[in-house]
Amino acid sequence: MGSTSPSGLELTMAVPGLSSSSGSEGFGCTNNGNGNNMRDLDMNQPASGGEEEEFPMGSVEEVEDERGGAGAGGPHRSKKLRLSKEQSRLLEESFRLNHTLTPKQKEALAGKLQLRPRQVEVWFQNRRARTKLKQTELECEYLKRCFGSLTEENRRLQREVEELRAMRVAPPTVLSPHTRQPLPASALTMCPRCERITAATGAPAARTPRPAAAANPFHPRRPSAAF
DNA sequence: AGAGTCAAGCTGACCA
DNA sequence: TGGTCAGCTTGACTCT
Repeated sequence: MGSTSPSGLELTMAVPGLSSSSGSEGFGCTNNGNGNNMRDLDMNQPASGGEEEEFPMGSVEEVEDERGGAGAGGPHRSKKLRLSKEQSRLLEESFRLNHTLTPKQKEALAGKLQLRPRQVEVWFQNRRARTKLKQTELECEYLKRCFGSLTEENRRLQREVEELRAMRVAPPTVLSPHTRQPLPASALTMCPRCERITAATGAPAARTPRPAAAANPFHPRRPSAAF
């Protein structure tokens, strides 16, 4: 796409030599379309021909100054823009307020930071991407934990099912709710859905000390699941 | 040396 | 149709 030029703003702010003849994103210099353009001729380049740098914050010298002079790399000159601490701080601050910018806000911020609007725009795009990535990572962690606990619960329930199945092999001992005496097998019935055994009368059976406090003897009301 | 970070380029989708 | 966005990629630079 090539969002740059038509604003005219760039032309007024542009580094001499960039005066973007093409409207394309890369400030001139792209070689035909394969994306592998030798980029930049970028905004970081000190003005060719020794003119005054229009974007001092992005200049190599400034960057090196801020990092305590040439950093670890010795006297070689960086081609990459590094935003100053102050620029980053201001950008972060406005990002906190708004994750997107209106064109007006962008212009204003760019002016304030002595950057081109395009740079502000790119910064916000990248910042949103980073935020989203971080969020995705957090969600991933959360889902992993959920998976762990659900797996554990699944195992537990499987064990319980096995136990219940094992109990069913032997003739079940179900006590009459009235006499508390063992009921004959002929007096028992089983819920077809959950295979729970109960007295044929519909009265809650007392096979195990389960609380039998429900209208439906097969499916007593459960506490609602809370996740 | 290789991994990580980050500004910036490219592309396609979307919308007014 | 132009502007903006997300997603992906590149390349300079830093860190371990």
